[in-house]
Amino acid sequence: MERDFSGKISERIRRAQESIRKRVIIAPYTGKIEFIGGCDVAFGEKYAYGVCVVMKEGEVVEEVWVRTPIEFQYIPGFFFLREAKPVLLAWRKLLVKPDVLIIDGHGIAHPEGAGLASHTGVVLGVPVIGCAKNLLVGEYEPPGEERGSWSSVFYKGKKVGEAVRTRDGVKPVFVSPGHRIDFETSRRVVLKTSKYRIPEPLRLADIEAGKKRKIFTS
DNA sequence: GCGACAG
DNA sequence: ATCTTGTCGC
Repeated sequence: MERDFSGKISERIRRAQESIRKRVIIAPYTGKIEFIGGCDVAFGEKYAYGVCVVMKEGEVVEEVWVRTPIEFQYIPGFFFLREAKPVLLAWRKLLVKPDVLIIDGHGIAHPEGAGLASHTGVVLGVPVIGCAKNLLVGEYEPPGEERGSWSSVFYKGKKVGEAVRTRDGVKPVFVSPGHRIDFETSRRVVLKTSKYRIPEPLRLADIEAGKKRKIFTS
């Protein structure tokens, strides 16, 4: 998983990232929102464990997981290099494809306008919402303390996401559309599926990924 | 040059 | 992300 990110390799990756950015579509979502998915990845020494959880009306209807070798180290802004593969492989195993997918990371709230959620959405061609615990770029005014409050996140003069309070008095999550969805719908899906700070599909995927890692680690 | 920096 | 137990507080 060791690798150097300089010279040609870096440029090649930047071009790939730019290619994705150009294909990102941020538009009103008009389809149904019946099945909502969450995907997260846990990392061990040498392997990454990807998990996808699909829920409907608050209940888990399907859960799949994969284990794949870690190929890249983590680099801010290039998160997709490390996490995209596990996510895509897990998605491939789903029998029930969710109407919308929530991913841990940013969508367009990214230096190049295309974070992991955008990459995933473009590659899969489905609606994807980015939901991160921390900001990568941009500024915002703290939203109200009550669950449901939110404020916009701006970057270079443009709105790229929202800080959404999913629990009273708890640090907000940063939501940004990844692909084929809008701010409003992204926020509503996140709030609708949040029992705790993190949207349930994502929270459960995170927990399960951790368990899979532990099984192969100990 | 210094600090920031999804997970 | 991961290394790690208990603990303070709603």
